[in-house]
Amino acid sequence: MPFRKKSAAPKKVSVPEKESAPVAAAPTEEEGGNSKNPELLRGFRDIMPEEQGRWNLVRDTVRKLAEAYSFDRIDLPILERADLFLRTLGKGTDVVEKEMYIFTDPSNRSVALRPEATASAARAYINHGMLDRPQPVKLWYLGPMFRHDRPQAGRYRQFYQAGFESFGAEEPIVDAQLVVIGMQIFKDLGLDVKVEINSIGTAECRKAYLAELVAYFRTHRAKLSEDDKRRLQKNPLRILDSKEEATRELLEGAPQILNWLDEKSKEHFMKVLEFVEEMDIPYSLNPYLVRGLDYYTHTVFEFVLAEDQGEVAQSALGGGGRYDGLVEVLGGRPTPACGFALGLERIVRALEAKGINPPEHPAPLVFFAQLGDAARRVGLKLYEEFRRSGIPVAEAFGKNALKAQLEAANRLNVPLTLILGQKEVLDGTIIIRDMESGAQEIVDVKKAVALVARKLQPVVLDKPADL
RNA sequence: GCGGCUAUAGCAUAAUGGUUAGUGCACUUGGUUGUGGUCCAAGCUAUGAGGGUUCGAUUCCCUCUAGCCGCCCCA
Repeated sequence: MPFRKKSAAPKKVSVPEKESAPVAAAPTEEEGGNSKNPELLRGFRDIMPEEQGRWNLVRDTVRKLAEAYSFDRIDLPILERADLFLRTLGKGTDVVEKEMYIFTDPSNRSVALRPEATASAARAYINHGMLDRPQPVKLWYLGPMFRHDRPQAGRYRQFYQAGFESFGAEEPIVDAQLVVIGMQIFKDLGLDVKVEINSIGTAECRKAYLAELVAYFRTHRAKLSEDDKRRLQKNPLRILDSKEEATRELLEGAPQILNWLDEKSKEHFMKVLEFVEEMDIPYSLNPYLVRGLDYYTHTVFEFVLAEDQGEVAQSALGGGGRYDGLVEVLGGRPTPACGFALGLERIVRALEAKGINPPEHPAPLVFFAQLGDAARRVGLKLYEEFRRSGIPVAEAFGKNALKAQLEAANRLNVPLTLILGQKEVLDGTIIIRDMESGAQEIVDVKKAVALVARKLQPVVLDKPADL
């Protein structure tokens, strides 16, 4: 840091990030064209230290509950063969059609940044012969996903999902418990969330239903918007969650998917609802709820912010459902499965809106101020002693003036500051300053840790509650 | 991918077709020698990028980029 801003800040202005583009790389307009500052890619962002408190809360809550429900963590690669997603998500879906980061890698393979992780989880289930483990195999993951979508609040091109997947069980109770887990996460986070739930049956009964649905809307074609006409063509199920007034009205007379479920599907769904009901989970049966990916079957559900719902963009914080056909599509043995994923930035955003912002790390209780080389040498060691004793100490080794260090201590709001200067080093002492009163006492440096620990006792005692 | 709105420093903002683009917060340094919270002073940092109109543009126009909102879609 000896050079500091003088030299650093204004200089770099002139230097973009390309120093050595060996290839001819047209020196003209870099597609962004901003030569002044390095610019973030659209839809990508830095999660800053100030936000990490919330992120930690979310990550920790997810991890704790995953463990409590005995899900096992799996880390899946971010890059997969493109074909994995093309085959599973559905040809007609936007995710596949226009949102995938898909490219050819140096070995000339078509690869894609994962737009979601369920397909990868299913792939891993097959690859590692997990069907030979006690079923169901319960996996959870947390990591970044990528979709080349138009960015908006709560929607990014790189976004984080935490997901829970259960392979190998078809019992309705499994679906229900997944809903319970999701809701528990929100509960622990202090968010008021409700679940919307529906069943879209098997591929077969859905097919019959869709024929009927399309036929119905064909007769009312004139009243449909362009968007809805397109939906009718491309992905008729989607018309169910159309926001068009006219369409909504038509929907009231439209065939309902629930009436088209075969007996088994119906029974399954009823059981799921019973279990959910039993758990006192705020849910609503939404016969128009459908999901965007093709692999879903039977139960589908979505976690929606309950407070001022509808008003907030991106109030769906997560969603999931059953995907009994997925493993088979990928070449595995027919395996029932069910899972859900949570959108982490949306959850973080909801926490922010509620003013929930836990500290990123425990607040330091002591500040160590040093003057002179000898003090620094002793101080570095002393710092370790404190750390080992479990007392969080802060320092400003980057500053020399005592004044600046006390300012830093003050900012951190520590109750005690240790001051070690030339004189103290010679005497084998150290100053303990009470920041509130300004009172100082000179003590034997060897007893510093024990003394500080004692002084801190009352402070520490009324802390643990909120840590 | 479509439509709308926006773009001044780290953040929040003011102003203007014409000398040094103002303020607040933050940050750095100082108000004598090793003592914080208040106060004072100084310093640092900005018109997103490129082009056009103009004698002159941060201001007007265009394009790009980015953000936000709505749609599409989704987490």
